[in-house]
Amino acid sequence: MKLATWNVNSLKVRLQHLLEWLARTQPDVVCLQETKLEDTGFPKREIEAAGYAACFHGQKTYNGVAILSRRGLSQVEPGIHGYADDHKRVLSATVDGVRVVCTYVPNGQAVGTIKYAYKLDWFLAFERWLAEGLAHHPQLAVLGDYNVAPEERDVHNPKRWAGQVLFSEPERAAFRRLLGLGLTDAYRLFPQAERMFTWWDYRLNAFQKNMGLRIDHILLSDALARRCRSCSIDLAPRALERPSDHAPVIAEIADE
DNA sequence: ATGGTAGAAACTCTA
Repeated sequence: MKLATWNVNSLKVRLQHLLEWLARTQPDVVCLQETKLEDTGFPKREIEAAGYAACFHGQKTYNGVAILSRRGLSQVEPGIHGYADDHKRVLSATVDGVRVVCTYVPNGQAVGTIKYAYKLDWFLAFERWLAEGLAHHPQLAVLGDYNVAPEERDVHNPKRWAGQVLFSEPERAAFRRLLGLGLTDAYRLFPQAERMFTWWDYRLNAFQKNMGLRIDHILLSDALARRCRSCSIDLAPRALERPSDHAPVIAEIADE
């Protein structure tokens, strides 16, 4: 089973990129973030014509998540149980016995702001809820835009980014607590090239200069990590005209 | 040195 995550930064704008990428890459499950679409405006017809069932949890202008699957979808659940949040950031569904969680972690804006405090509070709720999720679903995959670069090698210039939002120590500690629940960063299961990232600012030609951060991740429970055969970042969509500022991440899980 | 771009929506906020 091929699992993928991609922050598309507006599904309306990126629909053609997505459809072409689905046809070329042939993933089984895709988690999308920043769809920026209300559910009534979701391009269900186009996605279904490409061979994918879809569930979605969106809102106007900001946030919005969706899960696409060509192996069916069941037990769809929006949000973090017990955590009231106006932002549509989490969606879960089961595909072939795998519990898939699609997440769009708050950006946090800047250290010390209200949005940063919300990010850390949100992480606490997410962590608590994932601990329960792991207890109920041994085969759990948590894919999305975490808005955290875990390590220095995940940042193009760790000195400049030290203490900044997306790389501050409290955010990295929150990310490590997720790993502490029994989740594994699929990307680090395998040898990877140096200076590989998933997000590059639109400004200052950041992508051309590879001034990026690795903030999009696929976390796998032990049972799934054992079956994981590869994990890679697909840089091609980021190089297209009018791209998302994020690249997709793909993990292959061996069928049982 | 505090820019710069992109998206959505509506002359600003978020990333």
